[in-house]
Amino acid sequence: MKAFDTAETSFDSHTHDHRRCVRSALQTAEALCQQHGVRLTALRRRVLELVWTSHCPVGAYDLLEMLSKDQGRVAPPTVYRALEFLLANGLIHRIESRNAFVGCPHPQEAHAGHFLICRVCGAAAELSDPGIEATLDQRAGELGFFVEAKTVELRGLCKGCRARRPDGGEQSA
Amino acid sequence: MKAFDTAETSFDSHTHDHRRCVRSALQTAEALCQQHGVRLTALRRRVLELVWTSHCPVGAYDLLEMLSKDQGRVAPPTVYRALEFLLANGLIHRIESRNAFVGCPHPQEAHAGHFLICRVCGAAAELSDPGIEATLDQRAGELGFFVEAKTVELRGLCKGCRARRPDGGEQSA
DNA sequence: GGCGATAAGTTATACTATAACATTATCACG
DNA sequence: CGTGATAATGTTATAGTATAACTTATCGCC
Ligand SMILES: [Zn+2]
Ligand SMILES: [Zn+2]
Ligand SMILES: [Zn+2]
Ligand SMILES: [Zn+2]
Repeated sequence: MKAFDTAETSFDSHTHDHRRCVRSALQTAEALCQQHGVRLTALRRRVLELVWTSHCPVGAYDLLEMLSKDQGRVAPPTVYRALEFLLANGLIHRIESRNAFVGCPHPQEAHAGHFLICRVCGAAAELSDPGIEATLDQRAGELGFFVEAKTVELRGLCKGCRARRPDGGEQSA
Repeated sequence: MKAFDTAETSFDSHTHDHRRCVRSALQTAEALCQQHGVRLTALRRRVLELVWTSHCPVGAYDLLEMLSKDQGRVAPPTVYRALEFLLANGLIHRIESRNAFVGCPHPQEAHAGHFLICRVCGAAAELSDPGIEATLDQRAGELGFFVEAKTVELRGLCKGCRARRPDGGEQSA
């Protein structure tokens, strides 16, 4: 396993060509589902696309509303079931501290999703780091705890937002 | 800052004298509130005591129900406001992945609450480790991210529960 | 005791998520 | 093709979590 992060693409949502992110995510998803023998139906595909509308975690009821624009009226189970599928297949992650969902940029690789979440722009960048994994596993192991799932969510200010308005920034007092 | 954890006290809830945990937590809270010039009212004290009924995270509506046994009918804002106060003063932590709250065993020391949460017995052990802090801060710092709050929640099996019933335990396959 | 500030009570409502059952689509097989 | 098993979606109702907005009570101080 090697380290990666999506800070660059996630935190400059307004400058990069996000349509490429979406297209890429959908293509990868298609391929992966094919490969795993599961069905990325039109609905699931559409929900994945909607989740990918930005790099900000999006709530289930936001998705519901967006979906309603296409289809007529949509009920909660519709979107929750799609989300469940996408989660199960590693195509999205759930952000616990926000009750929201965000697209996974590298669903091919097995990984726990660790996130940096900016309180100003709202974007979430995923990061994976063998160092973090190892440190957490080791510490848990010392205590006899067997880790099955990890939630790591760091909230604060992204680079861009710190530059734009340095409220509560790093170097203050 | 030094490392600590509460795995022993949290994960053997049925064998240790938990009344001591509660008494100690309440005393520390009294002292701390006095010291900080904030009011640990009867209600807030009671909610803190109820949160401490066990080492398992407890939901707001569970607290509501417990409170109703004392006082008559109680409405949600009552318990949420008490929780808000206790959170603000570091006397409890919120477990994001459970929408629940757990008492903090060392509210004197500034710290991010990191947790091991057993899926069988439900107990949550708090751990603080400079290594974890450092690893997370460093990785975030590399990406220009300024961390203000950390949520770290590891779910799995505690030592005792692994011993009692080794389903999905460590050494399998 | 009067007064400003903080806390608690009250009512209503928003937001998040799932249970349970009906209907429709898909696919393997004959 | 038909047909039945399986998976997916639709539909209705309800459970669970959290806050807004306003009123009343309490506290600390003069
Ligand atoms: Zn993008
Ligand atoms: Zn930002
Ligand atoms: Zn205890
Ligand atoms: Zn356990």
